[in-house]
Amino acid sequence: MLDVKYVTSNLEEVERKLKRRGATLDLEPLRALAERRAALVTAIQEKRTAINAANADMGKLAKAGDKAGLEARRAELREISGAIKPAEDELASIEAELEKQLLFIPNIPDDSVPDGASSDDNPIVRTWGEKPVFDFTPKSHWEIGEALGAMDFDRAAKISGARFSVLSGPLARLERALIDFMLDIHTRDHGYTEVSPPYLVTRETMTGTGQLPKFEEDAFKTVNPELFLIPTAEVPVTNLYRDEILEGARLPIALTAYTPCFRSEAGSYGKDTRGLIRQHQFHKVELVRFVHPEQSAEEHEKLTSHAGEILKRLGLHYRVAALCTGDMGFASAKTYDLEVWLPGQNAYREISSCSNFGDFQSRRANIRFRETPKDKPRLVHTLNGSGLAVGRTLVAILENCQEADGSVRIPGALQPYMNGLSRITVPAG
RNA sequence: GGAGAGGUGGCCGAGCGGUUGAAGGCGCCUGACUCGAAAUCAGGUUUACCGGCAACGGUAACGUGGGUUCGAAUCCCACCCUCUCCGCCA
Repeated sequence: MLDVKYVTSNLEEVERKLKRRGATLDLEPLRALAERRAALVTAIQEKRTAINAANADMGKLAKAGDKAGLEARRAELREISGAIKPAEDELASIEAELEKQLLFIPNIPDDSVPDGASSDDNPIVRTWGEKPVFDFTPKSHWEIGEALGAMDFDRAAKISGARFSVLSGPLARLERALIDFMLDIHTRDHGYTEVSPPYLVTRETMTGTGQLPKFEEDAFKTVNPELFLIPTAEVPVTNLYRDEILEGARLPIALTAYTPCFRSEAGSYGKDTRGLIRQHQFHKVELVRFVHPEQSAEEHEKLTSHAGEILKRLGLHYRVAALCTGDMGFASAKTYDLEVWLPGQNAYREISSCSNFGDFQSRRANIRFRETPKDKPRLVHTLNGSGLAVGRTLVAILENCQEADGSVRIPGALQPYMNGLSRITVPAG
């Protein structure tokens, strides 16, 4: 959520910056609402001051036992008091409207974000490693997985419908190994504290990080009670400190969490229908940082490097794209995508998205900090990134480490997590 | 699911219609005392918004939302949450 004060006093600037995202917004109604609200607040405050003073007198009369005096003023006060009600009602409805409008406005892109309309316009800022060379035509991960007898889409469809999968045997084990591996690196080498949060959250929580109210159709939810299945651990983990004032000395706070993620993928019909790339349920290790506002840019770089480190240790070639204004998510001020090379698809695919949200989420979720105990509370900056999407990492290993005979090499860094296993082989027969 | 208790400031805990933003205690900050510290004493210690350069003044907030009233932390209604006991259960 943007700051009303900032928006209303910098209308043109905000409109211009939002336009870079392709969002053409007329913020004039917002300004009018804010103005009306200010007038109402002042008027109500003045009335209240008068009422309060009168009531203090009434208190004295009551104490003195002056029944007649009390009666005499009661009628008069009833009128003054009653007159305030319509103004308060109007104020309440204006504030509700203001809030509603603000919740639908996306974040302002950071000045360093390149202009562009779609993912085709994202500049590549760096690459790591090289594409592996094959002396055969590399297969897709679903071909490899099914040949290994360890990836089953038909039975997944039987029990849950489209966009689900069942891993078994060595691939189920590989998935679990990846989760452990990632969490170990982030906690041991990158200084994150591991968190195991709820996977079902309230509407308020989903609003705090920006998934709601605008993107309700993307989420799965339960009925009675209404709870949302988290689309990413970002949601519960960022909301951990909602409505809190943190001690400045505690920043930056770095948390990592493994969770399943649930997405309806509404609007992506026909996209990535085969394989593990786009599922209703997938697993992810997430990185979340709460940082000092003046440090969020460098913190963003750091976070991105933490995600990249996983790919490096697995020996997977990837590149980093700076998302252009037209490709960024609703709440983000700046985003880097890590794109891993998938030989089976002959393409780079997003495996991590690392974003700096500035104070957009912290304003919604009211997450603040105090530099020193004497300072005024300020909004923290929040950041998060996948570190990494587990399913897609498994895909990357299958496709990059495949051999002509259908077996798959296990990257050395992962072998300790696989009980020393160095290769997954096609079962005989 | 059944029965009960309760939600007040950073924490504990009073208040149960009238200068109560809220006693008291703890914690924390500042000052005095001290070589220093402890102890002791004095003062201070919520957040948001409005006005003001500031000092400061004003308004709101005692789980949330309504209601009663001239006036509500205190009364009424609904909802949410927490705790205890019973049942069930990974």
